[in-house]
Amino acid sequence: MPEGHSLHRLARQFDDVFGGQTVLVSSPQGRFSSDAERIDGHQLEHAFAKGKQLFCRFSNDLYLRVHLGLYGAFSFGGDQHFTGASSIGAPRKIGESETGTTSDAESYNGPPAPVGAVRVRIVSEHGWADLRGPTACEVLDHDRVQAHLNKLGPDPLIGSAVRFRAAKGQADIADSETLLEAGHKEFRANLLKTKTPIGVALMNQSVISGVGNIYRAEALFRNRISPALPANELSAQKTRKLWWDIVSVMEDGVRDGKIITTLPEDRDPQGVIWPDNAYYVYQRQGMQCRKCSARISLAEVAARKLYWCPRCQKRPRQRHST
DNA sequence: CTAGCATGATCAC
DNA sequence: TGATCCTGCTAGC
Repeated sequence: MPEGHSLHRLARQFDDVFGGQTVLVSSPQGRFSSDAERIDGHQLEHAFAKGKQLFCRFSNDLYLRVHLGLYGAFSFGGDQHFTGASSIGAPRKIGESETGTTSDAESYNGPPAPVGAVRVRIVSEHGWADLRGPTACEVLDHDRVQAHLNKLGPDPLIGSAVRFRAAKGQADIADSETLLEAGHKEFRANLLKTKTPIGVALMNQSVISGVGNIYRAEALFRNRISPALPANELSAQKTRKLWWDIVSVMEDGVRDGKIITTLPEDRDPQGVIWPDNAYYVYQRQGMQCRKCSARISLAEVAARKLYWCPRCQKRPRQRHST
């Protein structure tokens, strides 16, 4: 599923294979038909992601906005000019990754008959993309897109996105670091605004965008932060460390197409990295902590499963003010 | 076969 | 806090 790294991979894939192309947009399922008509046959100029959302700008100044939610996924296919991820979105089993190439490259004859509930189908000369099960999928004008973007907190993958665009000559690579520093400042300010537990705040897309349940749990463990700590009590130093650590692990996620947060020295040398040794705490409740051997805890918080190590992630001692 | 579950988020009360 | 959106894999009859 789609945490931020999946959406940024998706944006790259879209930009690579559809960018600058005239595309046919339809809704085999029918639910998107009236919106599809507004962009059908136009040029897809540019695709980008913020947090867990994908935006595509079309040549008639309209935008496609997609939010995959819990179930949404894209599948792709096409000829030899159209390679990359075969599927990006909700993994259907633990361990599914997002890398691979299309299988019909040799004998491409256009997209296959749609299978199941395909909300949107996008077709270019060289390939196609099918979208199923998104939480949100709509066509918007620029102002409404901006309103969505404004609601989202800083995206730790902004630097990754800028470097990708810079490689195409569409951005200045120096902006990467500048924007990440600005993101850190915004993140810090957002945390200071609330007493909400940091474990909940990290899932709030207006505080930081793109972090989901896995990155939330893993980033807190890697930084030895209790998920119960009020957000405004996280020190400036810890906040800085947390931000840059999230940047680092999520950039790895974009590169790998899967989430791996463990360091080599914390993995079982006998086992495979993926998926058995990929995480410190996520879905490891009752198992021994890789660092201290305490049993990993699990609690339901705000309708989501929260995993943490009760020994490594203790709250700092309360200081008496006497 | 079906119920349960999943890396998400909104809305009503 | 709970219902709902909505898809597909998996575990268990």
